[in-house]
Amino acid sequence: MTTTFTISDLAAEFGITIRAIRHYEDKGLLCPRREGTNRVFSNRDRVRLKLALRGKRLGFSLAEIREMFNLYDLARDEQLLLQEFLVKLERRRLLLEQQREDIEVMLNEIAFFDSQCRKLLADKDATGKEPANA
Amino acid sequence: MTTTFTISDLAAEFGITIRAIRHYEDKGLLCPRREGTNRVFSNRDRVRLKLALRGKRLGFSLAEIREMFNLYDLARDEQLLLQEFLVKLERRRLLLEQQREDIEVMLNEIAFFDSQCRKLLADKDATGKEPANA
DNA sequence: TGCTAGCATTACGTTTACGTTAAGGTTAAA
DNA sequence: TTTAACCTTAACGTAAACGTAATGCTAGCA
Repeated sequence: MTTTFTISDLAAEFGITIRAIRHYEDKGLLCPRREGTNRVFSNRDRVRLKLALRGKRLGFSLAEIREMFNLYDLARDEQLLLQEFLVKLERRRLLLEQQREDIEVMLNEIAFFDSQCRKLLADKDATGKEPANA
Repeated sequence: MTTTFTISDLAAEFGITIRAIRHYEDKGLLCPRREGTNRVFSNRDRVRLKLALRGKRLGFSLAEIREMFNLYDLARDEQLLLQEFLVKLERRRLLLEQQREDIEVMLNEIAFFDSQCRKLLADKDATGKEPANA
């Protein structure tokens, strides 16, 4: 059993447009088979798309995502200088950890604002039921 | 004592171009004082710039960052519908938690590739010292 | 006095990531 | 048979985030 997908299958599943998927193919992120002129996406394509969208959510460009794919493929083929690959992995790791830190900071800020708001709302509720100058 | 900064001070400190800072002002992220025609940045401006860059690292657009600033200001002035603010905070929180999850996944992948590479390198080292067909 | 450094504005150029027609081929139901 | 729902390529449009001139003011200094 080999599952395949049409372009609109994937578009629907991931909540993106058909145009976007075609664009990702243009940029070398996907390379679906063809049946006649129509694209036929494999499970591997689906996984790639998923990875690409994850990369996008983290602010990576399509070019960067593509480079990552290439690196992974090359690493799998053992045709790349492994040392070089390790260096690139390390770079990406540092970036991600910076992002993780950024996220923690922002989540803390949000929590702070949230609690402040709830306090204000509670106050308003209270003064709303009592006379205003209590 | 009130610290102030020139545009190139901030550019140097944050490793960005002067042009970028001016652009952020155009987009309403910063509003430095003027002395004659020259911009004079306060500590508040500096903090805003820092926040903006953090937002950028997480992939937010300048417009989104600006909206966050506006929300914060409004919240401080208590002139916003607090409920609405809470909803927006919650949205952003969900996004950030999605990103956090994405980061964890990618870091795990990186760790995996890293260990694979190191294994391969160790093997190569070993076979490099012994005859190739060992 | 003329040069250099640092600031400014205006405005056009560029890259990225698609959106949006336009124009058409294929298949299936009405 | 025509209408609808899929798919295709080609190509122009657009918003964002600056880069990159081009031009000009001003202050210090050899």
